Amino acid sequence: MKSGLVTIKDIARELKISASTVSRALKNHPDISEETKEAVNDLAKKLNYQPNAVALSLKQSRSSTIGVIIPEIVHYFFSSVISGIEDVAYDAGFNVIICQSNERYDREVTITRTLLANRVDGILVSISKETKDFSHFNIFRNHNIPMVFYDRVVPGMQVDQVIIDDLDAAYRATKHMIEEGYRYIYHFAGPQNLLIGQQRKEGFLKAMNEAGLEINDRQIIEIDNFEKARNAVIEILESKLPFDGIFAVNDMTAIGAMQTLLKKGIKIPKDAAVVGFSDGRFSSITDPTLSSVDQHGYEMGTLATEMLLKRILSKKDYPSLTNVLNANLIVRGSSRK
Amino acid sequence: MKSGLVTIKDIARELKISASTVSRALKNHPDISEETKEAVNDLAKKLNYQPNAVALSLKQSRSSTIGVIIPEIVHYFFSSVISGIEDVAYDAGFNVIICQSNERYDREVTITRTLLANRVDGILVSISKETKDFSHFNIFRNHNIPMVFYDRVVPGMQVDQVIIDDLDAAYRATKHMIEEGYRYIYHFAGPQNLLIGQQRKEGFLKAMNEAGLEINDRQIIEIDNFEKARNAVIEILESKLPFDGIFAVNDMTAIGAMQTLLKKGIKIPKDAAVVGFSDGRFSSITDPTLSSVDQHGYEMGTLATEMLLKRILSKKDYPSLTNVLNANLIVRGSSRK
DNA sequence: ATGAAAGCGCTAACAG
DNA sequence: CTGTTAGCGCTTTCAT
Repeated sequence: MKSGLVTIKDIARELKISASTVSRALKNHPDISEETKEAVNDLAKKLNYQPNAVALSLKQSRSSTIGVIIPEIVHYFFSSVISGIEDVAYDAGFNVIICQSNERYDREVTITRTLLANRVDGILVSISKETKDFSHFNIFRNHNIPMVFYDRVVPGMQVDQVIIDDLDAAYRATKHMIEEGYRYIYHFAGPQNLLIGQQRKEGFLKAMNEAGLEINDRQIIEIDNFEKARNAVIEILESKLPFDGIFAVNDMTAIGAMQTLLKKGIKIPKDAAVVGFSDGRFSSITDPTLSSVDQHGYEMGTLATEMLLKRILSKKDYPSLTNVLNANLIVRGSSRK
Repeated sequence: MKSGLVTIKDIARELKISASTVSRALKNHPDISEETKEAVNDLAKKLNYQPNAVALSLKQSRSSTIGVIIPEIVHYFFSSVISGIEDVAYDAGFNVIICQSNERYDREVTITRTLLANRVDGILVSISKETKDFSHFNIFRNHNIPMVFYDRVVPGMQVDQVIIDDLDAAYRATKHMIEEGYRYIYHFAGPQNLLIGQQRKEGFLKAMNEAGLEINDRQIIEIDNFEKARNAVIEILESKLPFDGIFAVNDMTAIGAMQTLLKKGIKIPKDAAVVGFSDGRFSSITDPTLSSVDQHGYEMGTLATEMLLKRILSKKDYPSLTNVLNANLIVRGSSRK
């Protein structure tokens, strides 16, 4: 069924002029006489003419659309990133197609195809937890379709990226705990195939080593969600090994840990500290409030989009760039003795 | 710059056959000989051919894309809705364009244009808090582009919609509080231009009236966020009027209220109850945990999308439908004496 | 079993 | 100042 929306031809026919004249009049082309312009614009308004972006995309081989691959929108961090992306993109006259991988590799690959089929002008991507092979991005590279990776980037890939200084942030968070007097700190780590997982762990280790605190291998546990954190905490407590702190790879994990500790009678921050990562909406509503690293989602979104648009609009090639945002630690009740 | 992606023509040229044959071979048309099909498919794979969805959309006057207008992704409820939408849409071979209005009327109008320009096959919309005029949706109606409204619907508009039974849910939540023995319950209400705001207030009133509890006009306060809730609570306490409960229009408001009450030495649930609405991720991490109405975001998303796809794919017209989801109250620590 | 041609809506080079 | 023409990539009659 035809949509029935008004086209340039309809206007042309009605005014008994050519389609190209209408097209030019609509774009305020200098060649067109004032009266024609006026007639065209009036009629266009009257008929509620809406340009067909699809036709334009086909014609120009540019869609003025950017694709966004995002693991899961439900996280405060990622939804802030989206807000940043949209603000910059809309201001520049670009549309945004947002696709969730739901942390699944196969979905990520499919999305990649869809975005390509829709001829997006560029993509912003944060890879899923499952992704270990990156060849689905080759086609973008091969066809010079710009990509910018944000937050969850690919180690060693020559491509624009914007990240926060995860290592440093984790280092500072851990150091802060040590300075507050905690000694037997555990790290609930993220998946180690993600660079952010590695980096946060590195930062933790660096601070511990620097302070001369020994670490046994039970002190680093690969765990990154609310439910698992509960069990992990119970195991730690049952082990009877010395323990007085947890630095978790994200806030939900930290909160799961904190809840279980409190339930088991551990006082926070008196007996043990908990520090999270991301600074979502949760951190200020827990009791005690949760210390966390502010990941600056909105800024990451704006920055990544600016980088992408620059790439899209630039004629010439230039070397790939990495932009590192500083993350700051927000100290709250859960780690201040 | 040309994208350089392989087209049907490239394949045709290489194989010295016509573009139409390639097109047919790719779609496994019965007229085409097996060998041709094989040759085409092999070459397509080899050249990594990706069909151009833009051209297809133009040709078919169908984009296989649905537009989603959503107030703010950061809310757990809305991001769950999106997940539901995506799951159903993808399974049906549809793409999804998600646009945030950020609760602003002007943005909503702009989005409407963008979606139209991109010739989406239908839209799913939840209106912004600011929206009081709905004429920007007329063009969809006039051109038979299907719409389904979800959650924040337009009163009196003849259009498909999916909502939860807000009135009943609010009624049950309030009734529960009354049954637990609370008497002087305040309602922190949402904007009254949104139907959901009205309905939740109605439900509250119904339960109060039914129980024969009198209400003065200070007991209903139009307030729907974390920060404002804090001040409102202070005012209530300072008024020295009898008070022992708050039913809030959403969880963040409830949590803001609860925090302030606790800070002021009010014991929850002993001295006062707090009940929220939406059942976001927060409700189980507060102390005490927050009783709340489960709004079933995911189901709302799937249902709305199914309704929309049915409309899009159906040849004939049929009367508009309203689908009402039951919401259930989840009783937690904040309201159980 | 395959090809030629037209057209979706729009723009831009070229012509006048 | 305006019109003609061709073409973006694809599908689909209508021929052959």
